[in-house]
Amino acid sequence: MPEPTTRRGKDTKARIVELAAALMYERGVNATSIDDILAASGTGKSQTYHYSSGKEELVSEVLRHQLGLVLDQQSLFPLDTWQGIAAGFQAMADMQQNQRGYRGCPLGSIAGEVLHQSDFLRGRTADAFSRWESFLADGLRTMQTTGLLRGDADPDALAGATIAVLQGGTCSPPRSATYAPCAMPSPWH
Amino acid sequence: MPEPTTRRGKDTKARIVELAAALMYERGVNATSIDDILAASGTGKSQTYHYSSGKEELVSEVLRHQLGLVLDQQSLFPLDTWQGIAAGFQAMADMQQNQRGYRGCPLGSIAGEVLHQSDFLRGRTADAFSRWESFLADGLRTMQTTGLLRGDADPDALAGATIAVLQGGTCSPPRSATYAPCAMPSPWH
DNA sequence: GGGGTTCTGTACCCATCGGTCCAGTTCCTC
DNA sequence: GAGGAACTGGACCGATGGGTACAGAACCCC
Repeated sequence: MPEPTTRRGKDTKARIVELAAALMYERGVNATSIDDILAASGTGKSQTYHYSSGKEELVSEVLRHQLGLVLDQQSLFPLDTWQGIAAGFQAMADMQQNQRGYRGCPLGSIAGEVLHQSDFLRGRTADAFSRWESFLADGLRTMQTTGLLRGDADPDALAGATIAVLQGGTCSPPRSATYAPCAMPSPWH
Repeated sequence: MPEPTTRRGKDTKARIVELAAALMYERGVNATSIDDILAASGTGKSQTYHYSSGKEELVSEVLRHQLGLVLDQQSLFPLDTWQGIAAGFQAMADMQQNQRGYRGCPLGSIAGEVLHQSDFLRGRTADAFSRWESFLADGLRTMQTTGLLRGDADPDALAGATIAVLQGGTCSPPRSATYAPCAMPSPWH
């Protein structure tokens, strides 16, 4: 609960969250025990409970961490041009295909697993997706002011649909042993 | 493992699978213990292990059950006409909105939770989605013979993309407390 | 450098859950 | 209706996992 104040404390907490995120993304949230995280991060049990009230809050930190990953990746592209949008999402698709073994969206796959578990976590997943959606909608709004997007379009609805399609393409179960994300007929040309 | 031969046995197994499916859809797979299922279905532990080798196989039966629900629902509509397709998927969306509390796709929400858990379950989820995909693709192929769909379209790719979009719209985390499925700009103008 | 705060290591607890066992009951078949 | 197979009930077990307690070490500030 209390944020760490010392350098050592900050490092420890960051290491715990980062390793927790990696393990949960790799094997799933429920298949990742606190002990697994401790072993991987080289910390003791008291650290985890010193920095978070329990596993639920730790998952919530992991969601925030994963949202950060997604937004950082998206920020590499100018999402207020059609070319930037195309390139940004193509990069996400490529990332899926290049990683060893199919994992799905770094945020969505974890979110989907904990959606049911509590009102608290459902709220946190909703928050994370809202922030992502706003991020995309902002780019679209800019495009309206620069004339790239029609003025009567609804940026929020478009952003929501975009994320939904992306989630469906990356997080819905693979159809074959190759685990490739669903091939979506491309709208670009 | 052995299929029940008597009437009573069939009833018992069906009851177990049905209740297991309902509970797992309602609260999530990992939040549903064997004991919960037994209590709800009014059976004893030996029945469960008499008809399945363990929880993993039970989940696999649940996946089959949920696929049956989805296909039954879709079968109510003529999926070899544009109107039938529109009506069928509108019905699924309506079902989402009408049920108390947001749950997602009856098949996809469960599949998404167990995808990570084992190669066995990943295979079974892939099978279930393949069968659904084939079901849609068959309708599209019929439409090619009747001239409703262009001959150079790829029914399998279209079916896959359709399911992906549906999953994204119903199973990606809700953005707000209303838990409504994502509003997708309708192609049916 | 001393004292209080922050942080760390580890042993321990207890609830839960998947799974086993076995004795007893019901059901089919001849 | 007798005998064997199919089915059922429930007590029991071991492992796992989340969470607690507490003493000791590192750190920061005066």
